[in-house]
Amino acid sequence: MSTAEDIRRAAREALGFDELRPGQAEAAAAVVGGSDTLAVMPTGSGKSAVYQIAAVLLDGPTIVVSPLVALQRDQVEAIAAQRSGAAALVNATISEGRRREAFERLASGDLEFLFLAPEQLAKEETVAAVAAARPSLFVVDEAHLVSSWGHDFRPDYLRLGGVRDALGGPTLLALTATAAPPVREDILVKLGMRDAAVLVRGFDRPNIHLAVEPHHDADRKDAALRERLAADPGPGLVYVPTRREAEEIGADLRDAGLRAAAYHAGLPGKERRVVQDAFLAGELDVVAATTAFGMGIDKPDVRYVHHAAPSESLDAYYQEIGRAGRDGEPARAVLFYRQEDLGIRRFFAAGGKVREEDLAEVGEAVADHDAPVSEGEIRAETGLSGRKLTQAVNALEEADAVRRLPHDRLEVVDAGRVEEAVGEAAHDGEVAARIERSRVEMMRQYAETTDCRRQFLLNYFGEEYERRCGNCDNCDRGTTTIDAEGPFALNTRVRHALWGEGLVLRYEGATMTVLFDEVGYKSLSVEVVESAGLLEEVG
DNA sequence: CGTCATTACGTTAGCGTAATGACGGTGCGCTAAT
Repeated sequence: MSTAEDIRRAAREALGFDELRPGQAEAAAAVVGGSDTLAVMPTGSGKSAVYQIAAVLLDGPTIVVSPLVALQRDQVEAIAAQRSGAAALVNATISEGRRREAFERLASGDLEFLFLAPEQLAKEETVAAVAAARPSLFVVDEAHLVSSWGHDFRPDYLRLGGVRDALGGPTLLALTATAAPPVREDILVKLGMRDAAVLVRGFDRPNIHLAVEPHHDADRKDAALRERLAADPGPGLVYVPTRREAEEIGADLRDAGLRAAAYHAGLPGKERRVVQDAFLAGELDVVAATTAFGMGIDKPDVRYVHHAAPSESLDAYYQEIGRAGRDGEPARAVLFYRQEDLGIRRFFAAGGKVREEDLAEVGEAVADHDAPVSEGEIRAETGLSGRKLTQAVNALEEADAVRRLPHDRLEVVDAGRVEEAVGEAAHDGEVAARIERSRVEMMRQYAETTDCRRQFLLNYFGEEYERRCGNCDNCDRGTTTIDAEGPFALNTRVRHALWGEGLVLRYEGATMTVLFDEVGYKSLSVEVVESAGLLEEVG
């Protein structure tokens, strides 16, 4: 019997789906065929169906790594409503007894799905308990977080590739709703995915009207934003860069008579739940939120997602505005833009950067010990702050200079090449910081382009889209151009003498955008590229 | 990198401007007190 037929039947019988959406069947088929798979599909397109179908067709349980405990609960409940198998979750709030019970059920084959946060899999005994059940499928949900959170915020994301090996090498399925080419590459590398099938489906959200409102004066921008929010019938979201601004806008809109609330990670857990539930229930017109709000929010009738300031990248921006108009009805996304607001993004983009002397100091301090040494001791010896030390250790670990052992102990991988590895770690950090900065730069270009914004976004994600969308402010104004062409086809790999290899993403007027592996996004003059032969195609 | 609050200064009494420094986002798991 063919896999395609198996997949259709599994979808019908286990999930009750008559039809699969684009990409679901292909991704499931790749996984069932034993191929590591990266599936990039918009939220609401049924990403979880991919692993549920595959789980039915594969012997052995499915382990799902999911970033938020609240999200795990929703996922387990959703599965309970279907017939694809029993599901459980293990996290810090689960008692020892129930935890043991979950692993016993997993080992006995009674459990098809186990949901965990990456931190759980940092513990050896947990990995051993999971490995004993011989899982057939290892799923990393919200996989772009490997790239954006792994460096210093939640470093356990970076160890998931090793965890997969420790679990006996089950097939790895990475899922995300947004990922520009460098993020995809980062996911594949960091998770150690080999010969992976990469499926990208359905990025365009044609019903969302895209617009940017440029401002010079901060007070005027604030006033314009508030006017807009007061006049725009919701429900809607407005993303703000700081907790303080979330509170201020929330309060101002309440004063203006709206049902408005603020949401950020500094609020008590109970209040966060109340706001989220009220928004989902349609009891709020607008929520003013930091990036803390949104993951797992699947409300179909959000009519707008506005931004008080640019996001850290177009990946983040697109993810956020993608929460509008899931029902397919018209929705709006307005970015209230001041150049100065990019400052905080540049600050955060440079945030993970570690100084080379700190790397060297930590590397040498660990190497000076003959036996594994605790992080606390290294902290005392180097005098570095906890955060700086963690960042340095993570960077050294990524460069394979230092190894983390159980019980929070460190040792050098190869005492003879500590210096070399420190150099590598510093170089890796510089490359990462350069690319981060260039991602902020792309956010700026999106905000300042006079060309079709949808084309800009889709090109950024590596999709060819050579027409005017007719549903953005620039198309409305008629400033968009069409048929921008240049010497290389889109998505051609090219080489630059100084910047190395890269990918041709876009032509706009007289300039072209190339994404270089080591220096990030760069804009070049098409004329100069052509006359000076700056780029050559890579065979 | 930009904003905001605080402090310092200079000129001449209550106040304006300039310099300085702190701060800014995302969550897991764990522990202790209730």
